[in-house]
Amino acid sequence: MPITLKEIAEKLNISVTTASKALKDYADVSPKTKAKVKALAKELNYQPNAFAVHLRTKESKTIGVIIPEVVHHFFSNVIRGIISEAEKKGYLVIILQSNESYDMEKKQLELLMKQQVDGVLISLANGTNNFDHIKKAIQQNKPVVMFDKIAKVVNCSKIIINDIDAAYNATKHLIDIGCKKIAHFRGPLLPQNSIDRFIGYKRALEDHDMKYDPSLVYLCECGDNSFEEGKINAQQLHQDFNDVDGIFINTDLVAIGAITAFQELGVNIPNDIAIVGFSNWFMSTVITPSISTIDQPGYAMGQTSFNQLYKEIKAQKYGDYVEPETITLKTELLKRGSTQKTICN
Amino acid sequence: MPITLKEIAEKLNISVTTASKALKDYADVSPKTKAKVKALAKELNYQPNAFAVHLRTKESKTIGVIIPEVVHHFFSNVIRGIISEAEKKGYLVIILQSNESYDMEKKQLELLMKQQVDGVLISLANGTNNFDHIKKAIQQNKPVVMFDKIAKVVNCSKIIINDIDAAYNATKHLIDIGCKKIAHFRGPLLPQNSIDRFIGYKRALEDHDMKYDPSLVYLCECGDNSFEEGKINAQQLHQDFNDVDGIFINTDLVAIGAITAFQELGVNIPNDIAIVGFSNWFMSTVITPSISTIDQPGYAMGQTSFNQLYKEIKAQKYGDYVEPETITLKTELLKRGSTQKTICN
DNA sequence: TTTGAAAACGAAAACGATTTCGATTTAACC
DNA sequence: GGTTAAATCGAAATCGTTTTCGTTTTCAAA
Repeated sequence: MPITLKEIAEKLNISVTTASKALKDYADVSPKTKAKVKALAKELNYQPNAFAVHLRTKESKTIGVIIPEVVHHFFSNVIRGIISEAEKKGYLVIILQSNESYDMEKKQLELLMKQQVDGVLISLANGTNNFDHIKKAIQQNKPVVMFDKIAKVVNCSKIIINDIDAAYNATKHLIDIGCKKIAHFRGPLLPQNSIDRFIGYKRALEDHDMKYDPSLVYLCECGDNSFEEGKINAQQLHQDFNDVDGIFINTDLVAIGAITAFQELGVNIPNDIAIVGFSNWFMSTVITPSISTIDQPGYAMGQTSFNQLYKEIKAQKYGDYVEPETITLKTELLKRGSTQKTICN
Repeated sequence: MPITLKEIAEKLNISVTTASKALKDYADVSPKTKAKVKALAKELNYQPNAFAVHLRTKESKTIGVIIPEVVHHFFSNVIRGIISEAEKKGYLVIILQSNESYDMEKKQLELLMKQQVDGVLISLANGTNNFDHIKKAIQQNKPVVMFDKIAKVVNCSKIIINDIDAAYNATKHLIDIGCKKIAHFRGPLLPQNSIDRFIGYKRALEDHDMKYDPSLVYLCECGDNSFEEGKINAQQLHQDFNDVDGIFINTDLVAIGAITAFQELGVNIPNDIAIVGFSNWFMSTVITPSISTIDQPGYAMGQTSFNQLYKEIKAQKYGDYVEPETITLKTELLKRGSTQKTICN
């Protein structure tokens, strides 16, 4: 049904070769024939068969993205950033969701390799502690860029924020407003982000002569950063201590859960306990009190990730090697209601 | 670099033909050769060249999805539903975002056609009032399924909810709890959803002997269903009337904006004004008061949409025609804080 | 031993575009 | 007119797989 080069060539009594070259402005086609071919191509609305082009050129103008969770304010912003940049360069974006599962992530990466995308962007699942699947992809010369949830041991470009610094600033903010006993909801054990945010929290305490107390750090049993986790941890903390006056929480969603629980328990936020979250979800601006948080630039991260990947795709196409880069994006502390105490202490 | 059939064939001193057939369990290959080929293929980790397969089979095992906005609770749920079903059938999903713009939507559909995806799922942009691009795709025998934001005049399968009924129920709920003067924030003029929700609102009023008053319907100038829109409309309504005691609002996000504005104005929700939203965003459960709303099954809509598209892709592959279907998914009214009045009137 | 059918294999033509390289035509100059 | 260089063109190989259809081999029945 669709028009092929062959048909165009036949109608004009020229060879397929010439038709092809005419459309691509080769020097060895006369202006006259070029004009004729182009005119007819336009008239018939000729579209080169993508599959044939891919087979010859060995590229598909498509990249794959693997993320833990699509329905997620931060990640959907990243996706938007990726798509917007990719579109500018004529690339399409395949999205896969690992559901924070290592097995799925592995399977999906293999699927992308099989479908021969030109490159892969990946943000690791919480469950991933083996990186052979990624190393294997890199070994097969497939450009791979990791973003946000990365593995330090894998030798590829990485687009991240400085979680340690950001957590440090968040915690310092609590100290600055006068909190004396600061807890931390740190989320799951594994991903580097959790670890780094924990480190930043601890370092801020130590730098300000507040001793670090492991019993003030609440883990997440469920494995995900959920609203429920915030509620449960808040209730637990309420039982354990009555003198905690500040919490640095891993994620805004968890913070919202915590605030909800505290409100039910009659704890006033921020006067009894001040809270700083992380990520700047939209929700944090509209809840009462609004949540002080770290703005995590998802959209920019998506853009930067694609552009880095694009650079590497181009490089490897022309056979040059580019040294993997680690790009750190800026975050910002947003001071809002959950840390604006109205009574002096 | 990657292994090809030819290499396998050479190593085993058989023809490419036999190797290919062995891997696909053709009857005219002896069990012995089959075993040998399969073993070697596994050993060398042979992956068929996807581009070559696509060229031969004329299918790419890839579908395209065009949605107005990725960062959106409902749509990201739809995406998740699509991806999860697609994966089961071995399909990859390309996501494109129209930003509610007709021009982008058109360009993107053309891009997908050029890249020869096997089918397209699309939810229309608010700005789209010309459907030739979609009709053209259908004419070229590309399976297309529309979901949520559809155009009635296009002859293809559609996966929707019954916006009229849902809006009717939402409005009726306000009537049931005793509201006497019910306003409506209807969002942008154009998309069918807005129209239908408005119709449901109006019908509910008329069925319950409450006269419909156009001045109680607030449009959206900005063109999108935003938090800001909710605030502005709420402020305007507060100026215009002091006896409105219920509002049916097009979208939860707008409802949240409205609630925020009302709280700043000292209007009590739900006692002064009861509010019903639409879509059941996660946010609606955690805000105070929690918002009564219509649960819109995004995940199921994604699944259903893909499965319908899959059916049509299969059908057209084998040359049969399937009559376009319109599937209506169930919605549910969720009664929450924003309609639970604590004082009698 | 011949015959015939069934089993096993492979040559070759697709799929549609790209690109190399050789062939032909045209134009230009002496 | 003859020679040469430049301008145009096209045959054919290639990308890797699939599939048709004809060929060879095998083996049991006659």
